[in-house]
Amino acid sequence: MDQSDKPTERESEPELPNKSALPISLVTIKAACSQCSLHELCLSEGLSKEELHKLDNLVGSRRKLKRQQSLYRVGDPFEALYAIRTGFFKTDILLEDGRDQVTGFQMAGEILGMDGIGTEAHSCNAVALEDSEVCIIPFAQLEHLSREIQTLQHNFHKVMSRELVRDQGLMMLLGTMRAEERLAAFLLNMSQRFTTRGYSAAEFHLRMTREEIGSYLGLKLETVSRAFSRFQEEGLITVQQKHIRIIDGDGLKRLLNHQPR
Amino acid sequence: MDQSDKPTERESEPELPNKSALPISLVTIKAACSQCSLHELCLSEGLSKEELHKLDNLVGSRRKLKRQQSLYRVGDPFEALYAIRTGFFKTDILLEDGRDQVTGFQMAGEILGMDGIGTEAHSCNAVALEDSEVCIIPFAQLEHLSREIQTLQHNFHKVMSRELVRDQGLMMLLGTMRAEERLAAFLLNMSQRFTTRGYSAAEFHLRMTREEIGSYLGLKLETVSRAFSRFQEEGLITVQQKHIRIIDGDGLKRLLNHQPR
DNA sequence: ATATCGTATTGACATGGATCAAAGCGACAA
DNA sequence: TTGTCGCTTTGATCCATGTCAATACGATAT
Repeated sequence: MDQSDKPTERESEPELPNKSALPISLVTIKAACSQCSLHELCLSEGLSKEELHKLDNLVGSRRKLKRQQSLYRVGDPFEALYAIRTGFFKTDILLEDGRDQVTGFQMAGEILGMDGIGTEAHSCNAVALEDSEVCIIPFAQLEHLSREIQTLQHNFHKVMSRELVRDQGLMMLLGTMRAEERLAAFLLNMSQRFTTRGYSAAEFHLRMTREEIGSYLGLKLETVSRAFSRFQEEGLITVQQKHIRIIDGDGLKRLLNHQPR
Repeated sequence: MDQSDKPTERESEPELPNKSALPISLVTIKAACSQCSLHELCLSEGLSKEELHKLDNLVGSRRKLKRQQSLYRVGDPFEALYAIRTGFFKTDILLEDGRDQVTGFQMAGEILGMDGIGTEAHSCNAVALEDSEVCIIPFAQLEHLSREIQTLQHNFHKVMSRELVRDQGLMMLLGTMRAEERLAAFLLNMSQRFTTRGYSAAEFHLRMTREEIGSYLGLKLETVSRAFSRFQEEGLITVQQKHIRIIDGDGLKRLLNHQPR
């Protein structure tokens, strides 16, 4: 019954429910950036207390989303970035002819919305795959503050750059890998990101459907399903619906490098 | 013919080093950013004369590259961005197992190197596909100046964001399109970019091989070649080696949207 | 001219993944 | 309990593209 997609162990969780009951606003402010901004986010990394406080002020408001709700859609005017506090998102693009593609899955500590900066409008849809909460970062204010705080400026540039590199990796995957390699890469990537967030590397709950995985990997859902089955037969993983347990991570890694030709 | 693996050589521009000296400087300054920065580059768009001057100082030095020379390689320490003045580049990634993928083609007015910001080291190779020249933009100085000049800051953010959106489009292509659609999209994209630079939309010279096109599009070179031939049979284009003439651009566009389910 | 080398085209065949179709499973509501 | 619905698994085929191989082309050097 209880899935092990709960954090295994962590000193202080950003979304501890009892936190809202605490009377002191300082706590919530602190929670806003010091805690919530996980390793990967890094907008707040290296900031002094005072600078952090300024960032907290900027990131004042939040927004909760139910599963399947859109954070923004293609064409929406761009105003803010969104730092995911809790939850899980996908971004996707929809073509006129009905084809669509999932371009990414985002989890706590990652930033959404950077696609909108260039044209002042969002170029993809961002949808919550489970009930989620984001911090709203008004972009004009972020630019303003990062003119003042060099570290913040650089952190932001790093975040964008890493996104570019991530995309390059995905192109590589889509351009050169076969179905099983793609899925292995996907699982290892998920595992790694869950680990970073303090969850188990070996056992996790996928929030997305086979179809969404397939869309992301440039495969059909049947192909994804078959690859899962084969991995299971080969003793690499255990699959029960959306619950994945990685048995032989090295085996998965071997799949990646060791392909014909 | 010198081969590709030579250490890259720097050539200093005679004109630029001390622009403080003469009235010539005004001309060279103009050449440095007002002219060179074509529509798409936009780092200099909307800057005042004075701001432009500051940017010109920053973008002092240049570098010439011969065909097949590397501008930077995977792992090179990241120090600067490069604005392409003239020429044509590709970026690619090489995996240990020998697979590689072209992740982009860049032409005059576009910026290279942003992949390195996040990790302080470049994550791909940038290679000149013809003799080329780039402006070197030391990144620390760019950050410094963009803390001072809001417009510059915003322009830079836009450039990065557009790169993200471009990558999304490429993912879409790699994930959902069939061979002929990919090639049609590629040709239309090239045509559009040549047009932006004042070249003919209908007739151009490809700088890359079929294999490089294939790598970029996630196809084998034979498939690219066959698709070219079919386009020619259908009267959409004329192909003579690397010389392409687009006869029926609308026909190509139709290929994009009108695919079976 | 002829030889050579990288590149491109074309053909014949193989195959990985798509497609079509049918069950199976789990969650939830009545 | 039973039924429904969305999602997943599995099987049987098909086909677009990869693979292998032969040839052609264009540029350059001799």
